[in-house]
Amino acid sequence: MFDMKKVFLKDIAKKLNVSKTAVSLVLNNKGDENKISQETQKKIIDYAKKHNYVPNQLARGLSRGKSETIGLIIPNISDSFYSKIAGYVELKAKSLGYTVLFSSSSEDPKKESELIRSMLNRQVEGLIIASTQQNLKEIESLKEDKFPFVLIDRHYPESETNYVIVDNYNGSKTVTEHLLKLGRRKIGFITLKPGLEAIRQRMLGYENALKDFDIEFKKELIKELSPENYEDEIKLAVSELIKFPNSVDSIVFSTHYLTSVGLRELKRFNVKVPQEVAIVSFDELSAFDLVDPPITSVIQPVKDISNIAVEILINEIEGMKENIDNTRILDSKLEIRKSCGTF
Amino acid sequence: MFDMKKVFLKDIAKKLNVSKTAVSLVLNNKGDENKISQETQKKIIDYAKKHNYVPNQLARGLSRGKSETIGLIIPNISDSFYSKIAGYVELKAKSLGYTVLFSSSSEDPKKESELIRSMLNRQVEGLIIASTQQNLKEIESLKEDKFPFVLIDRHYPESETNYVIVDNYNGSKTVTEHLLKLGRRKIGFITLKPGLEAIRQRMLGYENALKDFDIEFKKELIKELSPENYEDEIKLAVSELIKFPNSVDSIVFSTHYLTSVGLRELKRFNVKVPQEVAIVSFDELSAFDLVDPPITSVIQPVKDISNIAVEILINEIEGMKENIDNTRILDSKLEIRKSCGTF
DNA sequence: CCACATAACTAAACCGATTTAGTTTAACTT
DNA sequence: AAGTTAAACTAAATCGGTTTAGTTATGTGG
Repeated sequence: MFDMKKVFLKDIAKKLNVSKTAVSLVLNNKGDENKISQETQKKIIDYAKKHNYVPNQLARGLSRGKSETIGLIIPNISDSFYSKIAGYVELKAKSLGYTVLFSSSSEDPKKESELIRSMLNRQVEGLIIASTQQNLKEIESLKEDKFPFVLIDRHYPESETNYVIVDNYNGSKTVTEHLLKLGRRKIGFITLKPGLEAIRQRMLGYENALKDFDIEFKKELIKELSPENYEDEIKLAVSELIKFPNSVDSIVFSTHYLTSVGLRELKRFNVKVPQEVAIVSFDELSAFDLVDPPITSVIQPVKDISNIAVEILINEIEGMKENIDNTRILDSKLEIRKSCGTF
Repeated sequence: MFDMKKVFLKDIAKKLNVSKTAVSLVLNNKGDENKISQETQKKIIDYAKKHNYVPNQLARGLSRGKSETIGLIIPNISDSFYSKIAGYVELKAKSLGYTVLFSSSSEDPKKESELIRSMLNRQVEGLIIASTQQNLKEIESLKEDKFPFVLIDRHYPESETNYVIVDNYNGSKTVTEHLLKLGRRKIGFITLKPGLEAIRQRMLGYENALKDFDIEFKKELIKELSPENYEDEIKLAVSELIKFPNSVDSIVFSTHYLTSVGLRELKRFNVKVPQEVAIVSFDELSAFDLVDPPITSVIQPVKDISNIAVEILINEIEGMKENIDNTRILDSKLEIRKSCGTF
């Protein structure tokens, strides 16, 4: 049970007949270096413990200009990919003594820019951002101010910043090649409208895999959906791909939730997966191995992305103690399951 | 583009030759009631906008004793159920002018109690807690202090508090009855060790459904797994249930992630679902309709839980303007799919 | 025995807002 | 012309800590 009646520094000082300074120093482990006697230190520590003193973070933050808090801005906390990131970031940050403030931008650049402001205002000491990639100015502004931040998942290729991303190009190329090796030749690609560099890279990987196999790249086989309305648009996209003249024998989905709705559509059209149309997915959902059929996926190292991002960030916040490589492109892993037509 | 060079109240006051008071009042929309002339108000507002002034929330929070922030404590942000809750809570809170501070307790009561303290210390104005249910003292303490909070998903039946939960008993009873109506008679129940009231209610629903059908309740058909080690324990649990002398013809899983791993095990044993063993799940994962077979699930109204919790909380924070019913038990929805052996 | 160092403290400024309790000036009564 | 009132402001305290620049008392060396 803890005592909710708040005890303040002042109260401790008064009760023990010492100064606020002494109390503050001791409770911040600066007693020794400031030559506070062991006796006094013990007195203070004991009293604080007994009365369950915990400093007011607002006051501390205000006076220190610090907050021991980092901000995490992601497009959507309900997306399992980002919620996993959030979980790992929180864990790692906590282990290093930082609290995490999350917020979702809902893929809206304006909201994202507001969030950045709002977080700065709450005195976060650094930011991890999975950006909408339409806020270059804000990012540049952060850079100019030497404010610590790390981009994850999505970065601005035109700007030199810290980032931790996955090798989208090779992930996509590899999975497309896998389909090609299995004999598929008419490969569709369903993706979000490529505002995002990551998506662009995935498209490029797909295209170059085709090129390497001397297969003509056909624009009609690429379907770009808008993020706001993909659940509707997927219907048309899938139906166009499976019908003449396209009649694809396989589809690459550029992200997990497109795979879900896409597979749902294929089933509705009674398309046999993978016999008639093989499918593969970039990213996965936790049940993709149970789905009918289990879905071949390019899996991102979510935990590594999170841990490395936090490490880079806090290293920078705390003044570059170690010389960490601050731009990282991690490998993804191809998990082969039945949806691409093999065992 | 926004100006990162920070502008403070002081700066505005100095530049415009007015007092900090005037600036503060005007920017907080208290200019009129404090008879600041329209002229001066305009001057201040224009300057603030132009220089992109945003108040330091720490300072504001400190001086007001408020923070316009609420805390959300959940067991695990990576769990899709809770990440959805987090998403909706954030949305709703934002629409009412509040920021949300999340944190995960990892199902650890000690961590949870620390989080409560830490959040109070960050001056959150209220809490939404999906509790480990082993912190009754803290909860009572919050109550005593009249600190606003709402329990969600899990509540303390022995303590009178605000809460928003789902009718676990009836949800579970309904889904079990559904199996019984389809002719299943040996129904296994795989669950977490019932430290949680919600889980206990689900168990009770299962038991009473059996009773209503005059079926003997057998302890051997209930498998309780520990939260830390369920991925291993599920193997033994499933194998014991499907073998003689149990040989169940169906299994109720008390929560979504048990369903995932359970189904995986059943598949590994080459058990035909639903022909040999039908399964149903409490809660669902987003791909449960794509799984082989699609899984019959009791679906919780996540959005309602979140919205109502935020409403109750903020209503209380802002002084009980409306007289809202502050203990709510919501209905779940039975989504029938193929895993229970019907169409 | 005086100068100086050191140990053990503390007063007060400060962080950036909010807010209470005024003050000043002009206008209006009577 | 004195008294009252209202409009338009502001000085200073306050929130709860941190930190700088001291002070005081004791001990040591020459």
